[in-house]
Parts: sequence; C-alpha cells; structure tokens
Amino acid sequence: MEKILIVEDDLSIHNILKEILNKEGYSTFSAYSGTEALLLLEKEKCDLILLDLMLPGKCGEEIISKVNKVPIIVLSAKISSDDKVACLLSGASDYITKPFDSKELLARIKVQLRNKSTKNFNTSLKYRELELLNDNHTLLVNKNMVNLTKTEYAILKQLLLNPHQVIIKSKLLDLISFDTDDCSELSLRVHISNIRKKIKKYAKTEYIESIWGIGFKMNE
Amino acid sequence: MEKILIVEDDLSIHNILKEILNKEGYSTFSAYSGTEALLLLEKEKCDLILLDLMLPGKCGEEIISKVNKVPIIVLSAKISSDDKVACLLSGASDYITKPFDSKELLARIKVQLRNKSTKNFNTSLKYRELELLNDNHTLLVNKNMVNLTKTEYAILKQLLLNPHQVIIKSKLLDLISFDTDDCSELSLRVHISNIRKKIKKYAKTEYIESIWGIGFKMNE
DNA sequence: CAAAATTTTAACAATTTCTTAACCATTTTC
DNA sequence: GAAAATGGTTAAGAAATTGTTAAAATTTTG
Repeated sequence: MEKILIVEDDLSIHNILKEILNKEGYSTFSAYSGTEALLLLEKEKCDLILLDLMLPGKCGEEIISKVNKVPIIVLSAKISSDDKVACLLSGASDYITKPFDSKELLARIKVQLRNKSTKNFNTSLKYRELELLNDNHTLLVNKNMVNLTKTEYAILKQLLLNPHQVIIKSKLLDLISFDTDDCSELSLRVHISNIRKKIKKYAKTEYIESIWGIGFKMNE
Repeated sequence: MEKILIVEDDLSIHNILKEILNKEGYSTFSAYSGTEALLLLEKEKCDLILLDLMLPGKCGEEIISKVNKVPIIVLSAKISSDDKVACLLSGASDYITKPFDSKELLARIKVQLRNKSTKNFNTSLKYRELELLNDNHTLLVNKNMVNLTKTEYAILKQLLLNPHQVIIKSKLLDLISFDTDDCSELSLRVHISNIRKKIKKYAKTEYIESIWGIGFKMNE
C-alpha cells in the first residue's frame, strides 16, 4: 500500500492524521520537525507528504523546495491567500486549511496518488513481439512467458512507455526509482544486459538500443 | 501556450475568467453548457478544463466522468464537503469554491499544468533540409537519418537554436558544455568538420559557415 | 536462520568517441 | 609578397562508454 509521510509537530493532530490514514489502509511515517522529515526522506521512500507549515527546525517552505518527486499536500491554519499561492507555486501539489474534513483530506490524497499511478498502464504494454503485463514481473515474448525481476520490469516499463524516444541514462535511473531501489549506472548496464538476454531467448531481433553516451531506446 | 477550456454558463463570471486567463498568456475556449463542452472537446485539444458544476444541458458531474486525460479544476459555489469529495473521487483534479481568488486560481492551474508538462517535448529544430530531433538525438538530412555523437549533437543544436546569428567560438564552447564534456577549440574544429561531412552526404549545400577569426553560423 | 533470488560490484574486452598532432590551405598583417 | 595567424582535414592514439561474465553483497523467501 502507499506510504505517506506525516510532518506535523502538534502531537494530537499528528495522531489523528495517523489514525485516519492507517484506517484507510495507508502506511505512515512520522516526522515531528522539518529536519527530521528531511532525514527520513533520505532513508525511506514515500509516495506522498502531508506537511504542516509551522514547524520547528527547518520550516515547511524549505521542505517544499527540497522535495522534488513526491507530491506534497500542505496542511496549515495559515489562511492568507498569498501564502497558499506561494506554497503552490514553489512546488506543493495541494493545500488544505485546518480544521480539515477527513473525507476531503482522503479525497485529495487519492487525487495526488492517482496522478502518480497514471504513469502506470491498465492491462499491458505491447510492442512488436513484446508484451509487458501489468503484474510487475511478467513479460511475454512471442507469447512465451519470461520472468523479470522488479528492477528489470521497472526499466523495461519506462522504455516501453516511450518507445520512440531516447531516455537519457540519468533520467531512466530517476524514473525507475519510483518502482525499485536506486541503482547506479553500472548496475543499470548489467540489468539491461540481463533483460536483453531474456528477450533474445524468444525473439529474433535486438530490442533495446544503446545511444552512445546518452541513453537507451527501443529499436524502431 | 497552453489551451484552457472554460465551461461556465454565467456570462459575467465566464468573461472574468477568460480575461484573467488571457492576461496570463493562456489561450481559451468557451463553452456555456455541458453539451457544448463535450462537443468542443471532440474537436479541439486542450490542456486543462475549468468546470462550473451547475450547468444547463449535461451537468458537470457527467463531464467529469467522460473526460479522462485532461485535468479538471471544478469551480463552484457548492460548499458541501461531500460534493467536493464526490467530484475529486470521480475524476476532478482540484476544486475551488466561488467566490475565488484569481491568484489562487492561477496558482492551482499552474500546479495542474506542471504535472503534465514534464512529459511532452517531442520538438525538433528544423532548418531547410535539416531536422534535428530532440527525442532521439538524431539528425534528418532530407529525411535521411544521420547519427550524431553527443558532442556533435550539442554543437548543431546550438547553431540551429540561433540560425541567423554568428556564435563566437568561445561562446559555443561554453554553450555545449551543458550537454557534453568541455572541449578545446582545436577539438571543436574537428567536430565541425565531422558534422559537415555527415551533412554533405545527403545535402547539396554547405550548412555551417565559418566566420573568420570569430566563430560559426548557419548559412543563409 | 538458511536457501534462494536479486542486486551490486569488479574486471575485462570490445567498441565508440574525443583529442591531439601534423600538414596544407586560406586569410590577414606588415 | 612574405610571415604569421586561422581554418580544414586526416589519421593515430588516448579516453570514455558499453557489454558481458562472475563473484560478492544484499534482500527476500520458506
């Protein structure tokens, strides 16, 4: 299930939030200050951040500017419209004023998580002889089942989502980090090699093309 | 610029919205009923929908359920929290209550467009017989694919970005250093020579002109 | 906790690209 | 017009990137 980081120093509110989210089936991380939040983010990967603006340590605004990939919903009593606007423009994805309605909070969380998941696909990604099933591990090569590891699946998924585009190495590493642990360029090279080997077993042509010094793309 | 569809039957509000958006640089489409909105969406592609919920013809909720890819910001006087939640869960991306603050509206629009914009940049730089494809780092010369190395691509990109301007050698070296390793003037000379050779294979005229003692520019 | 699976790392060869140097042509300067 | 400076081309060697294998480290699973 999705993981949500709660950044809130007021203990009673924090616990209420935690309870609401857990009851809905989300797992939660807790941070009670801005610095704690940043430390946690380095170690743990989460899908969404609930952020109180009035924080000890690093203030909320600083966190917004440092976080990049993960959607942030700001939760605050501040009501000035300018504050709202500043948050949104600097990178927050949504803003809810306290006191909040728990149903609305949950709905807005779903919206943010939905945005992420549109990067996924419904049934399968097809490309010539290949079909990547939406089950995180199965690739069909000419109808032959091939098992992919989590990382291999994540890599191939990104390549198949943009089949005519070169994906720059660093961008690819960034993209797959949503689905699997971070990995190095060296490691990526090995994964690609392994994917190719698995495809080659049942396919006639090479599918993953290397663009020298730049990245990879699916063969035309 | 991004195109926004305004779906609002109240004429005065509609015009205010239109003015705000146009002033900000967005182009707008207008629909005054739900049915009109759906018709327009079939013909025109737009990047975002501003949707009033109380509409003649098809009601707003119906539009939300039919539209899939385009983010929708609901704009309504309805205040029941349950209504908000219903909208968000059925597909809207955000919800603003009337009366709205124009700055906040613009900020929320930017958030939605930001989510989309990270993806589509399949642009290409065209210049007479040349077309430099951004999405796969190749050059088309009279439709013939030519492979460029990373440095060659970086150089040609800079020349094509300012096709009628002389680019001073040192400036060119500076510009390409974003995309590739630093290189010397001697090295640049060789790269230019190689690019010319690759272009010459399929083109009739010389494209890269040297300005003696200063730099390079694309031939007129 | 041990076995199995996965990922990372290291090492090496193969390949591609980049830089350098040499040489000649052209332009500028004196 | 000769000398000096700049530009174009070529080829060789240097440097960087990639593909592959195997072993070590880590994570997952039973």
